Amino acid sequence: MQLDGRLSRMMHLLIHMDRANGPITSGEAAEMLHTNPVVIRRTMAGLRDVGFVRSIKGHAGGWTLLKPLESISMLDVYKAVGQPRIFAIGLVDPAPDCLVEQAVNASMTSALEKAEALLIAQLGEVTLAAIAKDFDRRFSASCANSL
Amino acid sequence: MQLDGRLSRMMHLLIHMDRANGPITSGEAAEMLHTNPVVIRRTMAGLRDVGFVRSIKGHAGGWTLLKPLESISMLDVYKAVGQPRIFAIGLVDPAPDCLVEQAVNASMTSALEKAEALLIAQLGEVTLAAIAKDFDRRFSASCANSL
DNA sequence: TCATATGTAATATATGGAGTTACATATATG
DNA sequence: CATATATGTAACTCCATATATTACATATGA
Repeated sequence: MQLDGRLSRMMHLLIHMDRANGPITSGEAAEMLHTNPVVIRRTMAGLRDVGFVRSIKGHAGGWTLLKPLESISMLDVYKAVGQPRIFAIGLVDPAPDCLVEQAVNASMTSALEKAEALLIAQLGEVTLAAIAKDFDRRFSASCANSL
Repeated sequence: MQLDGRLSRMMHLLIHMDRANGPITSGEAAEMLHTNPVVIRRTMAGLRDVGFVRSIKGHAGGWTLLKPLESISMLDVYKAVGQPRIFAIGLVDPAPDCLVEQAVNASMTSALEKAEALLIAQLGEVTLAAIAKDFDRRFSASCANSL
């Protein structure tokens, strides 16, 4: 399986949009994320559906952020992009006849569910505003370094 | 991505091997796991390398469990099958130039690492013996049901 | 009207586990 | 020693899915 980067990608883009004045086109966004305009539109569709962004067609169109970064958590973005599958490992058969396999599944599921719950909790605790603030720190630091 | 079932599969098989008297061939194991003998050999190679099982070629050959289930944790099996990638989601670029993406990566990595640490801890706490014991409970229960 | 955007379908690409075939090698058994 | 039976492994194919790309329909401001 290839890695699913939709959550990372959209967080990245939303912070850029917050920094921009005026709409950002799919083409501009694609350059920022080193990808393709269609990938942007496809993935942003989920964010538009939940009201985080708006898209406008035609001249002077593009994408606009509708909500403050303070109000958007990593978890919100995760949900908006369709709650991609979290784990690359898992059960071979979710409902096996073999009782041994059922016992194995129970242990695996228990471990995975606990890890998933912690991840979801972590995602819920961090807002995009906090990440943007971290960016500001990194930006200041990089300026200081270049003196 | 397709799901990686090597950990589940090998736990399943090791418990069956503990219940068997005498070696189990790759063909018999493949039937138990509803898969292919080559998949068995390929995946069991890692368990053999760390000394959990032994393989004997030729007549009356097959696979034998060398260690008690009490001494093998889920984590041991996870490591033996090559520590497969845990997450299906992740960073687009682990070392981006963009400072915004760096900040996003830092937050994603932090969340994923905490979840991974919990999962590893969970896997380390459960032995195959505990899972076998759970199987025994399920087996008793299924017998009781069929009365 | 036309240049510029998004919306979306269709297709190609890349990745990696799993499935399968083929064959080399090792080993009891007669 | 010949043979049936195992493992060991290389070399495929298959499959799922995110991503990349092309193509074209649709909408909109100048």
